Amino acid sequence: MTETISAPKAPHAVLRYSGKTFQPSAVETFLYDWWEASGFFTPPPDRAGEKPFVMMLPLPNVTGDLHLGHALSFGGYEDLMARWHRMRGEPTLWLPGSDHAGIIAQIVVEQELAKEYGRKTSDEDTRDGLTRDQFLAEMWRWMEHYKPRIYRQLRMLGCSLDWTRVHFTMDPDMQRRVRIHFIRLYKGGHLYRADRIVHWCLTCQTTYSDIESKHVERVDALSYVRYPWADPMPPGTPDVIVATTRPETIVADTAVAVHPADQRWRALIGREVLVPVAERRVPIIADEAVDPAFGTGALKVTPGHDATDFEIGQRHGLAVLSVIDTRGRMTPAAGVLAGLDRDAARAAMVERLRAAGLLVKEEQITHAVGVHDRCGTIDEPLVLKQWWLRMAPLAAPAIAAVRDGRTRIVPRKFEKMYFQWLESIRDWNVSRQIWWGHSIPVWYCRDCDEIVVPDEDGPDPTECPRCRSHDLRHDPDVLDTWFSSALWPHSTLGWPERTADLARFYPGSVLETGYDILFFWVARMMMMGIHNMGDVPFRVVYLHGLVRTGTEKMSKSKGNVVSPVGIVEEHGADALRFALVSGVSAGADSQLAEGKLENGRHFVNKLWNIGRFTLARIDARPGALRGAIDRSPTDDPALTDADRWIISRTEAAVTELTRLIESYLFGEYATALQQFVWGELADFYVELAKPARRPAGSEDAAARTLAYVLDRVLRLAHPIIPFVTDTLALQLWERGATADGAPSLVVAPWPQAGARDEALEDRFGTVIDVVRAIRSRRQEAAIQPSIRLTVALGGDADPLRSCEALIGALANADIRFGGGEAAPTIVRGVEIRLAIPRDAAAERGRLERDLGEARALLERSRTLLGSTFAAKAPAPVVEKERERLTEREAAVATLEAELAKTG
RNA sequence: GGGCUGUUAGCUCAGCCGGUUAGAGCACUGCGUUCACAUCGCAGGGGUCGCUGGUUCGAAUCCAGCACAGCCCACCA
Repeated sequence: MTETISAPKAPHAVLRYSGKTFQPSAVETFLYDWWEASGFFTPPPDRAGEKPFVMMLPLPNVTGDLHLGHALSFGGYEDLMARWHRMRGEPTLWLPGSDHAGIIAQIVVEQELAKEYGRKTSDEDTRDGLTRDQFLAEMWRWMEHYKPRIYRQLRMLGCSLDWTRVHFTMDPDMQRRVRIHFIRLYKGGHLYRADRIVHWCLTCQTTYSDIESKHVERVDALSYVRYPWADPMPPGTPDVIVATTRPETIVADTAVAVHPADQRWRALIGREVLVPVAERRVPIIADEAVDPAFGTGALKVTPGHDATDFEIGQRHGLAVLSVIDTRGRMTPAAGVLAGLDRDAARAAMVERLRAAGLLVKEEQITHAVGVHDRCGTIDEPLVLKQWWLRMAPLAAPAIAAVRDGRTRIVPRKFEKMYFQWLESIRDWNVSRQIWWGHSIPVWYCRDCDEIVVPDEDGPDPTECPRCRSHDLRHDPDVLDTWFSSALWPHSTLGWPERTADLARFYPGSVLETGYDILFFWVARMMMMGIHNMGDVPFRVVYLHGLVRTGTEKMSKSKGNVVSPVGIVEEHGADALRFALVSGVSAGADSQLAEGKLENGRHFVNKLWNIGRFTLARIDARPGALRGAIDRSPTDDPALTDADRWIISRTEAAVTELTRLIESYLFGEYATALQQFVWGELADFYVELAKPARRPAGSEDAAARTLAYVLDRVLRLAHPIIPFVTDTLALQLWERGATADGAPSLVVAPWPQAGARDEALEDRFGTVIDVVRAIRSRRQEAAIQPSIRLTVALGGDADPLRSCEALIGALANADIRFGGGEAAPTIVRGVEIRLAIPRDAAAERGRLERDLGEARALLERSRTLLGSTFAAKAPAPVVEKERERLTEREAAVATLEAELAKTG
């Protein structure tokens, strides 16, 4: 991104903010508005040879505020990727939007209406006492209220979305695209209308799809009912006894099924029994679906009110009787039960069976019943005329695309789920009997029943093409929400028009979302994308785990949904983002514990203060920053070892953090970032950059090093901690130019690793260990940190000869080389002796302890090297162990000699 | 019924291809307010890596079995 970006002026609030504690609220809003207004989030104009990074926001439902799962997805992984790729110089499009959320939104609004006006009746023409138009007006009111709220919350999280391309699934142009999609599918023979068994929700008064059906355990009465033989049978013929939890559906039975291999029934297949109460003759049929181990091995077959039975019925050409209507009442076809409500009918039926002597017994069983995932109402399987999408032909290419790697699923374990689901996919019921959603572009002729579908981009039809009637009825149903969201990756880019955006940004790069909507959304986007565009919608699917509070999954119905808004206000978006992402492995569920959030806040604050310190050092040395501050100052002869060390460590961090993000190891990226920034930069280098701890005349070098390292660190941290990093970067760059001249971190280049000095890093590692040992000894001896010690270093201390000032500064000690009176502590072969008054007893105790440990380690090395290890292990591993052995031998020898002296 | 995942410090979790004395954050103990930060610093305590076998010179890591916990899919009346 070396080309000129017109550099818009950063807001003053950001440039001048300097509180001791980073107060996100003081700058976040300004910063975000400025980023957006400056066009940073909009991909720059097309350039030849570019490889854009494209991601679609997993459109949140407009049903209320965002929750923590959204925060993890949007403010965590997705913004992290978007910002990182943007910094890598890839034109980045992250497209925002929201979903009208069909039934879920309708349920929410209906509840709201009931709260406001009381529960009103619903029938064909009114819903909650409102006409269709009035009701839809209420829906739109809700949408217009919550949509901006959701968009504001996305901004609060710092999401670098291109707001110039925002879409809503019910926008007029999106409605048009969905309509065209439907018409094309219909004309291509993918859609059909048929009477088939569906999941019906008595509460929501609509059908729903297989994946919206969940199972819950329930205890119900299981009735054993005898079906008398229709004709006289030889003595010894067994009674036909079936077990059912739904006796009221007996009147709709059209067969009794047994397993074909069941010896008990084999000879009786084809004979007939009488359906109790209905007194209808039905045959005994054989079907594999029957479990011979259940009850007597005979199953009542009710194709009209049970999914399995419907399929059995299809296989055997059985009649379908419907005895329950969409309100749960028995229809006239139910005969004596007609007019009764479902539950009353069940009781009445049991009584009649008992009276007729056909009720053999009743018992309680625990079994799984299907419920509507959205409202928990028990499924009422009904046979209704619905629109269906043939899935198998669409699924095949979607399976192939993942198999041959055109789309990769990360982590891999989810591929199996994806295949398993698509390979056993069933046709999708796409019509819904609700009002809120995309209208189905189909009309029916009242005179000749013709199905009239308009031309692709044509007007609503007014005349039946077959009988010329003008009496057309528009299909009152709407489409399943997921029917429209399946188009998201291409419909938002202008499809079916061949727009520039579509050509440039399809297929997308990554689709990031929770594994819980792999089937609902991801698989369907794959199918529709391939079908409409001839290519996959994205190259990588990254699936994250669920955010739990406590051990439970967050869900509206449990009322344990946590809003990120309060957290952002309390801790800041940076802290929340960091807390959500850090230490979580790919695809694993996580918990957002309070402690983690605090760690995030503390870390952000630490970063802020490293920045403040750096800025203060720069301001204290006017003219220190010669040349670009984002260029390594290693050619400066005034650099100390400490300066060179942190620069080298920074280069190492660049390599490592880049690798982690590239590998989608975001949790480890966050953790590694914290380790470096806090554990190395803050805890060691910042201490060594303080004037009191530096050789005279090296303050400029410290300022330059700090500036360079801070610049790198801010870039490295920006993808996950955008606000505090840019606030600091803007202030830093005010004090010294960068080579790339970026106006903001948002569009600043991601760092390239410079040369490392590994020998120095190694030596510094020893320094750190020695310093820690000195501090530990000091603590043991109860010597105040403010008291300056004298420490003698012996043994393998030669490499440390140039580091005495460094060690002295960190340990508050004067360092000498050579032996000494006191007993040593040995670290990495270096003997450390504190010059303090001897306490023979204490020293002896410590020596014995150290010697014990040293001997154990030595023993371990000896055993290892004495075994076949030496012959079989790779040479470098063996070599390493030999070195360790030598070091341990020396340590034991030294400690033994010292112990003898104290003796 | 089929498939998948987890079991590591008091808590929440990292630990990719097997190789030092198994890590982090929080919590805990002791010490410390000299001007980046008390949303701080320093030093510490704490784990036979669920169990049992196997492969290997070497297993938290690979394999098998088992025990718990959880998830997904499925037509159990």
